[in-house]
Amino acid sequence: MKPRTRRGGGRPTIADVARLAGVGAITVSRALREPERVSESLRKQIQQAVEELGYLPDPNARALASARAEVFGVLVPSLTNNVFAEVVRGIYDSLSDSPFRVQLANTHYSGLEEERLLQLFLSQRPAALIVSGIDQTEAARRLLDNAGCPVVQIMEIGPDPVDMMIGFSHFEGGRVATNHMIEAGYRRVGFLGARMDPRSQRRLAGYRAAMEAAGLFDPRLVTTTPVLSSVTLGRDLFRDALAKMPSLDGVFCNNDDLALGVLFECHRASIAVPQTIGITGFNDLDMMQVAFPSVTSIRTHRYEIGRQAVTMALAAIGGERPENRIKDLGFDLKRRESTARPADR
Amino acid sequence: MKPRTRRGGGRPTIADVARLAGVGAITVSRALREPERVSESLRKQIQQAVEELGYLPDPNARALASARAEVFGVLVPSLTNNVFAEVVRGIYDSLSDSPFRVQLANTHYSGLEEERLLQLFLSQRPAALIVSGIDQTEAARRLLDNAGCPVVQIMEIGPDPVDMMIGFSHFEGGRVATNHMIEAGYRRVGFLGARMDPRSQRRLAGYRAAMEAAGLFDPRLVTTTPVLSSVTLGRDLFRDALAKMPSLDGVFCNNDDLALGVLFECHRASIAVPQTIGITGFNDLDMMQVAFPSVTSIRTHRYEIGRQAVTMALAAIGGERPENRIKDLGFDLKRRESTARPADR
DNA sequence: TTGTACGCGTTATCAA
DNA sequence: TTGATAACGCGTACAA
Repeated sequence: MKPRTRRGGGRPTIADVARLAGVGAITVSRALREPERVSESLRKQIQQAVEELGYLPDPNARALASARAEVFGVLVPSLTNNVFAEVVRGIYDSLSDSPFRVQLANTHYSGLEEERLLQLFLSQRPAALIVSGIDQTEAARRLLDNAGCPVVQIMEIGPDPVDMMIGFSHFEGGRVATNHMIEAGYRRVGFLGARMDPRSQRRLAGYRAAMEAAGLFDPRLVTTTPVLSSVTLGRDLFRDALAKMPSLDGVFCNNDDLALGVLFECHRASIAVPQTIGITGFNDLDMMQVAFPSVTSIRTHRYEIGRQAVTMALAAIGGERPENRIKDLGFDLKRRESTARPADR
Repeated sequence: MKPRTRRGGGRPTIADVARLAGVGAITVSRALREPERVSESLRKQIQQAVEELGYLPDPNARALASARAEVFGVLVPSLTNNVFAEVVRGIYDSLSDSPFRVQLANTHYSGLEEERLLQLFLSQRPAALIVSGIDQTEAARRLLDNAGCPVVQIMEIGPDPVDMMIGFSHFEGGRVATNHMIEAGYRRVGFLGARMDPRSQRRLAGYRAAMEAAGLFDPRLVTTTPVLSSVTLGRDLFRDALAKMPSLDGVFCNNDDLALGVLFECHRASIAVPQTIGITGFNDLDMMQVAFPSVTSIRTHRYEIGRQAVTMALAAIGGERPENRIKDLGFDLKRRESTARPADR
């Protein structure tokens, strides 16, 4: 019972290359992965044979034989949220010239989905794992602890990393944004929050800390919803907040989408910004500096987070174990017209 | 020379399941892939053994043995552009309950990158391929023709599909948007375009056709740039257009980002919208209907395009060959305040 | 309906 | 530095 046709469809294999180059298959394999361990002359012959045949290694066979896939597993809570879209772009860009592929999945802000996907990913023995946030479920945490590969938690930092972390403090972001509004002269500053995932909660905590420190906190100033964030929602939340507390003189928005909704509603209702209402957003989307009036926001470095998460993982794969497993990329407060309240008011 | 340790790290394999269930390995394999071809009793035993061991099939071994990976290759020109982010989300959502994984890559609007990535993808023998647009390079086109799997071209439709297509006519979109402005009473309607990829070019062609049909076309009305689109750029292009042609009374923007930039600039410069300048965008982002004034736009069904692209590919994988290989999902003109010019002007 | 033998393309191991 | 051999875990082909 001899093999009839090659099942693979006739693509050149490593054996073909080896034959053409007049060497053993394993030498071809080595020449491709660890060129320095193969003599110069053979390396050249092999290189030529590879090009002549247009040989491409089969990633599946490679993964099977080495029990390790050249894959980065990436878990994010949303694909359309611009913040995560940019993180993902950073990851892809950093990996495009490496042999590693990206395996991306959307957890839809669900810990259980994250767990399920993690299990799925792990079945491929990824080279590294990048997960969002620090609030994994217990089961997910266990999976990560035993992943057997570098793990990077992104977007946030906290005291107890699985392995490595890169991000910034959302609590501090909320505190700084709120303090800025207080310093700018606003007193009845509301908090507008959508979806209220863990990072939103921490921004809210930062807001509350700042307000309490100034003796200005009032629970009626806080308006939140579990609904997904959108510009439309920003408008609605703002209306609710205003109805609840007509003396509101500013809002710190959980993110820029909401802030934009507030801005548009102010235009529509002829509410003067920043005179009557001050607005601060979060993330600093491109458009915030072009808006009229331009909108104060907290600039976060999400593309860079994606890039450096990859850098850290790559280093760990290479055997380096950095002293500093937690990287705080911080954020920048961008002061703009929407909180530039005239002093003489 | 007996096998010492399992290289794989001790995960249960199909053989372990077979042993525990007291059947042959191939029966386990079948029970998992074609349950109807295995007797009820064995199926139950196997199912139990699978759960007891926590067995998960190794996708790499599976791909190697079957010469076909359970992977959808997806090529998009941008990850952060909201339009493609939603397409991608639709694809992921539709595939999340299937055995198929997604292999996503970013072509950065480059035909050459697309070619390179296509080659990379093909080396994995994907189950299907989803590519953006219809303007592949010749080499890419050849690769697609010989892909040996269903291919879906998305976002656009055209006369000569590789295999299947789903999208809409960008030319018609441009034409309808422009006609609407003409009918609303605008005469010196400018075109603002960024990046000018093939789809943007076709929208421009649609704009031109509409303007020429009305005897209103003037090349000086067209302002474009190869630069990536952004809200900031919308403002800048608008300023340029106005400087070039102060009598401008409307703009059709290649996309909503630009339209928003125009809107903000009008606020800043105290230009009345829609009285002095009318604005129409493209894609109809959520925020367009909340903006003040709300902005007329062409609503495109990108999430649905992602979903249905998967549906079509899945059907083809299942052996169905639909009569209709080209699916036009169309678009909707959303008339809003930004083009509601008072009749008595 | 179920099982046996073998091959998929590559890498790990060990010897030369 | 190079090579022979044996896995890696699964599916295909064919026989029972």
